[in-house]
Amino acid sequence: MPADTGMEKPTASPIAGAPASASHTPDKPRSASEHRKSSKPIMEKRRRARINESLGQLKMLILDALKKDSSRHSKLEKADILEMTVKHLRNLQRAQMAAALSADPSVLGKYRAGFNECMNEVTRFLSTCEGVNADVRARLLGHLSACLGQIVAMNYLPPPPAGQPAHLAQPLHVQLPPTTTGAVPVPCKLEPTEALSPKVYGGFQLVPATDGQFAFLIPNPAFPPGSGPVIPLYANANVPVSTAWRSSERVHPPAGIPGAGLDIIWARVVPASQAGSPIAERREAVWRPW
DNA sequence: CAGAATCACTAGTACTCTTC
DNA sequence: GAAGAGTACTAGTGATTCTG
Repeated sequence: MPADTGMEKPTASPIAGAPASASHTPDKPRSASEHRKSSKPIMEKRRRARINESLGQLKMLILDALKKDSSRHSKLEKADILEMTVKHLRNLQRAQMAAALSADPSVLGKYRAGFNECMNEVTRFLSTCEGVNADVRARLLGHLSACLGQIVAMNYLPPPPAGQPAHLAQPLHVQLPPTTTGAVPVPCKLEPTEALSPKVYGGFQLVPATDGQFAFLIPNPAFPPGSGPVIPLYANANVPVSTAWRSSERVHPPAGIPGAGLDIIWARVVPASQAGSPIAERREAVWRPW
């Protein structure tokens, strides 16, 4: 679509601009239904104009937000505009989540509460579900239960978008919350200069990405001690993975659940003293909505 | 429940690309 | 370059959904 035409082409249809009212005789009083009938095309026309006007504004906003030259995207279609907007908003949501976590550690408590609620729902659903393998059910519930009992600790500093290095100047302090395992909160600090490489803090390993996203590792007792704690992590596909990491894999949400899928990285937690050694023993694709 | 708002479909134009 | 296919868009309108 030639977007620079203002999205509104002049009378493409032969009947455009000649609404039903044109055939109406003005001297004859119109009934309500007639009036409605005659104004319908006009109302619809205005409605479409509103849609196009907003789409035009959206196009300018999204191109500006993405720092793209609008003159080089004159061919942008409506579907493209909507797709780019969806993508951009998803990125903003991720950034907001990152900011919320760094500003308010209690968010992790809320995360756990949400996790607990989801787990309860899964339990309830599985109890009513026939045809689900008992072993799979037990493993799933056991895994979720084990996850819930863990310290969900994370500390990260998402790198800024290109050309926006400002907030990188501030070191990030994250106080880990008390947990059911009685672990002592561990204050962590990540300097901006450290943000682009995997780090190990208090037993948790952090991998920031260059695009503002991140992945992290949490110890998980659901697996035998001998095999080392392994848990799923999520990250964007272009997260730079160090040599100590096993490659990620893409999984997609189940039918009926919105989402574009996630890349899950399976890896073993590396103690600070062993950071950099080969890890990652086991991978298992599990889709999660968070 | 009537009227308004929105959706979904059809028919038409404009434009691009490919083929001959 | 002409013809045709494909795509993107618009307008009009009946059908459907929402709302006061």
